[in-house]
Amino acid sequence: MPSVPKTSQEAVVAAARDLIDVGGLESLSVQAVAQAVGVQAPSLYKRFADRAALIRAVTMDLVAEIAGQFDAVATTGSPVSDLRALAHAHRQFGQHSPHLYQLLFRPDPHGEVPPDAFAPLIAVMMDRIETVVGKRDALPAARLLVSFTHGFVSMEQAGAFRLGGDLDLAFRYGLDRVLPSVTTPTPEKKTRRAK
Amino acid sequence: MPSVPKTSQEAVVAAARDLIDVGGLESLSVQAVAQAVGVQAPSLYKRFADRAALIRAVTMDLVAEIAGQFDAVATTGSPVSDLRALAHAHRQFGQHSPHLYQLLFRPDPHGEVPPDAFAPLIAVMMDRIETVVGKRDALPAARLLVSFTHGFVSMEQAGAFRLGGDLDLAFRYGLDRVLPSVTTPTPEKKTRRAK
DNA sequence: GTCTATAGCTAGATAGAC
DNA sequence: GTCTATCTAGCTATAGAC
Repeated sequence: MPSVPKTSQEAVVAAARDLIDVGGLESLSVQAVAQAVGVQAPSLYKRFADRAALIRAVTMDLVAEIAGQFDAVATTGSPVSDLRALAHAHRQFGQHSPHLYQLLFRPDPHGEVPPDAFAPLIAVMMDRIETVVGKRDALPAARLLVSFTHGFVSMEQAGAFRLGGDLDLAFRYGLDRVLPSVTTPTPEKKTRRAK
Repeated sequence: MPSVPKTSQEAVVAAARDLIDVGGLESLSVQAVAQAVGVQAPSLYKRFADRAALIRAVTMDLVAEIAGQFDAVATTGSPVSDLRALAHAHRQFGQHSPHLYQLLFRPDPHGEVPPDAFAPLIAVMMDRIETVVGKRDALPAARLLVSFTHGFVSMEQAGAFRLGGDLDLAFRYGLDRVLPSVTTPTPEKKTRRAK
């Protein structure tokens, strides 16, 4: 009976994740994963239906890990500095693992990843921001903060900041302006008309 | 002499751009471009050194066009509303042509696109923002505004706004907070210490 | 500048033996 | 669950005739 397992689900996912980490999603091939875990490519189809299933598994593994890290980071005592800490952790993740970062923010036209896969990550953010701005404005406020942070990280990765200068400073400059504007309740002109 | 041109540089670039527009960068193959212009693949190597050169040509074509559009849009009379108009044009471009948008913001690890290829686009932005915030804070201010806008567009494309709600509203909410904070000179606590 | 022919590579996925 | 063998398909790029 030569059907002794030479690898495991976890090892396959870890190998797939490493491949993406190093070379990006396009370097994730079933063959490369098989080689990494010491198995022939067709064997992997007994564990994962296809390449998309592999990507799905890596994504969910990653979300769980990042959500845990972010939750731990956002415990400074002050809700506002929790948000600042979240933004910095977000950027550090993007700097440290650009390809894994891109995996999480990639368009998913075929709906390969289940809709609630990101729920743990979203929960961390929404929890903190609701204690700061209240439930009413939480959604747009979170979207402002995360859009800025993701946009900055994405442009940093793309090399889109082409005029030089200090990027750490620019990131703090942005946060120093976004955080207060998010913290402050909705200004009069939007809800009450003409003061 | 059967060496009568069956296509042209411009037609090839246009075909390549259309392919990217429809199917993203990964669907740009030399073969597909050749087929689109009614020629065999090897013929294209007389006009473009390789696939990267094709991408380069599309990128520069696109930058020139977008820079022109943005410059025309940002002529409202008021510099601040010029910035608002730029942000909305930016988002509309992302919504209308997600794949071309991604071409411009994609990481370019091999430096396939020359460093100054984006200069026209950057110039439009920096021109407007300098008249609003002055030369001193122009760089970080522009980075805040563009990071927010790009981040929002990127997340919108990725389907990363997973909690529903009105995205048009969220975008305006963000702009309504980013623009004033960018317009206002540097707050005291950063430059002068302790008021 | 076009073509045919081809080299050389990589990929995803399936069939069927053990 | 593993393997070998195979199918199908795509791709970049070059050589050399016309």
